[in-house]
Amino acid sequence: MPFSGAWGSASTIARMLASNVVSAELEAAGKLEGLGKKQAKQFVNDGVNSRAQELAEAIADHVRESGRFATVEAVNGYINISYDALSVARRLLHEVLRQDDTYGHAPEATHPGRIMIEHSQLNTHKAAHVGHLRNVCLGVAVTNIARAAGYTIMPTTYIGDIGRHVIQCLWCYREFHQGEEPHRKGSRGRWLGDIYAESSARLTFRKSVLAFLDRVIQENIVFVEAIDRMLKKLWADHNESEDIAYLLGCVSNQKAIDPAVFVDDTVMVKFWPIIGEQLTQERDAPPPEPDDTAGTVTPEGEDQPETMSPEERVEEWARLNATMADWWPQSATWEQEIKDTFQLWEQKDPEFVALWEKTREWSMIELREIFDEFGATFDEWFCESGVEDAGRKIVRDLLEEGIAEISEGLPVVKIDEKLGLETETYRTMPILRSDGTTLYSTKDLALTRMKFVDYGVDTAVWVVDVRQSLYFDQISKILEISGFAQAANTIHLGYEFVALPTGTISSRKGNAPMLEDVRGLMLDRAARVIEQKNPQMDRAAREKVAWQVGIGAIKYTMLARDSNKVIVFDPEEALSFDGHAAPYIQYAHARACRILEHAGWDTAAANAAVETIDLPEPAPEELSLLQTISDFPAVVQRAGAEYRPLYLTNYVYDLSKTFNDFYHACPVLRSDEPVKTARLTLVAATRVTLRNGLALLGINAPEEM
RNA sequence: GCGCCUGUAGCUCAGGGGAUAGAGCGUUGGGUUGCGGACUCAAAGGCCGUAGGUUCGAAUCCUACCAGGCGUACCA
Repeated sequence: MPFSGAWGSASTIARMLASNVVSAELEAAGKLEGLGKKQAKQFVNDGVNSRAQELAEAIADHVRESGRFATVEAVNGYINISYDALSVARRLLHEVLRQDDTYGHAPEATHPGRIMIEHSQLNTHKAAHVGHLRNVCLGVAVTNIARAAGYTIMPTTYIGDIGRHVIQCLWCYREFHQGEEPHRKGSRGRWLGDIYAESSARLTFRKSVLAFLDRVIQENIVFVEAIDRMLKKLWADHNESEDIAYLLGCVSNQKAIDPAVFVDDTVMVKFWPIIGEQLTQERDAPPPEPDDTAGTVTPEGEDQPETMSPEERVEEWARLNATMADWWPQSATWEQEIKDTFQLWEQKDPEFVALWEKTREWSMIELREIFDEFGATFDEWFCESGVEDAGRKIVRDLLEEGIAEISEGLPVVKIDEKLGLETETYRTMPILRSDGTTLYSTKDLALTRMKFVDYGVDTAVWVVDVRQSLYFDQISKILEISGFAQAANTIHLGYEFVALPTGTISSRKGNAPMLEDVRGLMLDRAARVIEQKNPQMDRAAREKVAWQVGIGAIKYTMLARDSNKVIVFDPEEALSFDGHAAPYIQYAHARACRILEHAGWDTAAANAAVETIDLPEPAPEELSLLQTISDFPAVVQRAGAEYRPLYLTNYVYDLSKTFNDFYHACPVLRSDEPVKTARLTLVAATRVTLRNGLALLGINAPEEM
């Protein structure tokens, strides 16, 4: 246990002893007899403080006599032992500088077993968003750290190259963009992402229209009355009066509209301009507030559901209006078309498979770019398309073994039943769709079995959104039931989602900040700041540093929060270059580099000097910096064992702060020998430790910025 | 219903059973012709969700409750 003001550690032994001694004495003296447990404790407690101090003093005297420590003091019942700073400092600095890039790393295979970490499960045919970014950052950091801590790590990824999103994208491509090429800007992978987004917009179009109408009808009485009148206009030139009557009924009774009831489906297209007219009118000439406040008192402080402003209503109406005439009539059959497209894949239609292969590669190029940029490397790339067949086989096996059964027309495993659990715990997992197409679970069962059988993995880690925790428990239990002991060693490293300040992320709704956008935003901002702070830096260096700082800031933001906490990704805050963030740490590193540069020191010079350093009277700031540097390997061990990069983000921040304290209090270049050399080696060791710490987080340490 | 997660300064969060619970942001007021001010010092600000329990000692471990979020058979 550390204590402030000196380099050493504190022992709580005197306190523990004191409580034993005091209670034994009191008992012997018979003072505890007849007292309640509570009172007895109170008695003991009263005696402990003073007694601990007495004991601490006695022990301290004894330890002091051994002469092995610089100082031994008894304070508040704790024994504070501080080391002989000079000899320990020499040893530490020597080790740090000698080990250089590997300081803090444990020897390979320090811990037994082979651990496979699967992360960064990106999708082809679809744009990645900030949630994926958290995954990549976490996966990379956990891999680096666990490896440095001496575990045998196999990083892998699992690409979603088939599944509903791919089918949707390709359906949209074939129907509406066949033969097109991307516009000037952007890669083909990104363009496919746009097509996927379009397919989602198309498929949810009816729902969006109805939800919007429903909302406006519920929220706005004036609107309802006006529409009621205006519908009569429509009556005149529409020949299906039943539809008009139906719409009229829905609106005036504030009921949801069901398009299945329409005789003529295009009535919605005709109805839409009328709505727009009314909404525009309301926006431009707001009706007076209804004077019924006496009747409906809104309780203060209670959260009202957010109502849309007139501007927002017109905006949303216009967004839907842009495609209304084109999409509404067609959209009724699109769901069926998706199902048909699914069948093309299932039947391995050659033309369709060829298209899939071609477009898949477009996306893969982009994925490799993302992985390169964020420092993700993999021993193996798994793909969903590669485990579908193995998935069907495992389903057959499970059925044969009686582990799975057909229920409600599809194969499922009733896990609780198989485990003999009375209370519902793992529930029932479907493992294949009733139409024979594969589910995510089909493929994950097969893949996880492959990890055990073909890769000899002892521990399988999934870095996946925390909402899938029941799902992974189910996968794990099913494999355990079918005889895989390793299934007990599967770890779901879940993390919470990344949200915008205004609401939840959902790529389907198109309001998610895309990985690409966040990246661009951060790089621009970093470039601007560097230009402002360091205008004399040459262009090439500036671009490189802007990249290091921008990406570093993203990574630090993603890692400096516990996995089970939601990150509210406020671009403004993430872009802040002050305080508890990557640039502060990178800056400390750059300053350390600059000091060494001024002194003309390189690694060799530091190594040569460390043998003979002398620190006659170490300052508290020096001691605390030494102590922090010496903590590094233990931090790596803890972060590795628990898969928690957070310990390291905290550590590098702490080290930077300690270093800032040090150089603020202790001049390096301006001090006299031998202090100057001693301090320079301290700076050199700080630089090494900071660089190594950042490297484990996947963050670059620029030498100037 | 059941299960998982969260609750600490105005806000965002650290906190490995131990000393007076710490940072950043924000607020207020200071510092340096300096090894680059992307720095630094200080002040103000806390029934650590509530109530019990374990312990010499609990923000930390256990139980119950309250509040919020998420999950809960053919989404991924």
